Amino acid sequence: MAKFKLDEIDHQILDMLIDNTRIPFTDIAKKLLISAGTVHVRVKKMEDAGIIKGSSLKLDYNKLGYSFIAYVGIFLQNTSQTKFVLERLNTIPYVTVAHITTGKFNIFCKLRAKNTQHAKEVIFKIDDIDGVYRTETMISLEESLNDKKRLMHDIFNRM
Amino acid sequence: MAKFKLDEIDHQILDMLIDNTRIPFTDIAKKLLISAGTVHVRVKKMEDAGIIKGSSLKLDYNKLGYSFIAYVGIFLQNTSQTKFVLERLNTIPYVTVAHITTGKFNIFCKLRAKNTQHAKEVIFKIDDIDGVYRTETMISLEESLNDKKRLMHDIFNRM
DNA sequence: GGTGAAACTTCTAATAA
DNA sequence: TTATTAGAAGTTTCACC
Repeated sequence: MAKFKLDEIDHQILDMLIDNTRIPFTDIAKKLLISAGTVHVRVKKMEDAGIIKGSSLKLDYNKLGYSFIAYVGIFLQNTSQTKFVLERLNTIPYVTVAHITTGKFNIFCKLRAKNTQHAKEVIFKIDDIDGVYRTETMISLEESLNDKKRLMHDIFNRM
Repeated sequence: MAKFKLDEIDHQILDMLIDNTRIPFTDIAKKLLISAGTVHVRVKKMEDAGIIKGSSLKLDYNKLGYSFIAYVGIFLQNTSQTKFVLERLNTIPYVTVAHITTGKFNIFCKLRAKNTQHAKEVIFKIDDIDGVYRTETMISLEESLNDKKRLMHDIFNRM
């Protein structure tokens, strides 16, 4: 796989699409003083290179009734069970991310649940997975997301 | 703010847009046997209700040279410093999410860095924030994201 | 590489049901 | 609320720089 090098135009295109994936290519073209065809070709190239993996909606989970966030650290009986436990975690829809980690825990995951009662059920479900020795839960009282653009600007050396 | 109730059509529209925000409304319309105008009106309603907060790209951060992920638990000298420290964390682009948590740590955040050397610098920067007493780092050896659709299907009682 | 224009597709808002 | 429709707008391709 040849290393794909993004230039300033690519960066600016990404920058606009990160904010709004449905922004018309013609708008991007106007702002960057290039043609819509060029925007199209460059986006396609970044997709083909796998840099753009896709697009998704930002949803308000609170409004959808899922306002409970927690992190759960998992201790395994044996690290050989890691893969199996990860697979089982991925079948629980309320587990949004799972990591194999160094340090205290063997596995570390993030939960999104309806409320404390619901979270309890999910944590019990995790405790019940074969190979899970015990878990430790941290409840999020407030989540603050950093703007993706900050990281992108850093990546592009534009901070 | 009146409670906004989504019906099955709304769910299916979200379902398709979660996978690809640029899917033409005419395609959605065809699949759901409704008109493109209806899709348009419903999406607009969900945007107005704040359920759809926006859209963004899924990027391959590994390909962009940021393949290091870690979680950092922060102990504060005093909880009154929480807000200040959170604000400072949000100025570090490599801190992608921060939470105020119950349990062991006062604040808990996620890092995305270039490599271990770079992560070290970021962690030192966190340690240097006024009010931070000490930190504890967990390095992610492997991240596994659960499909957003799983949670949505659960929200819509379709599992 | 990029452009500009043509052909095609999609969006959107007004109207009608 | 939803469907239809038609003009406006956007996308994509391609011959040519």
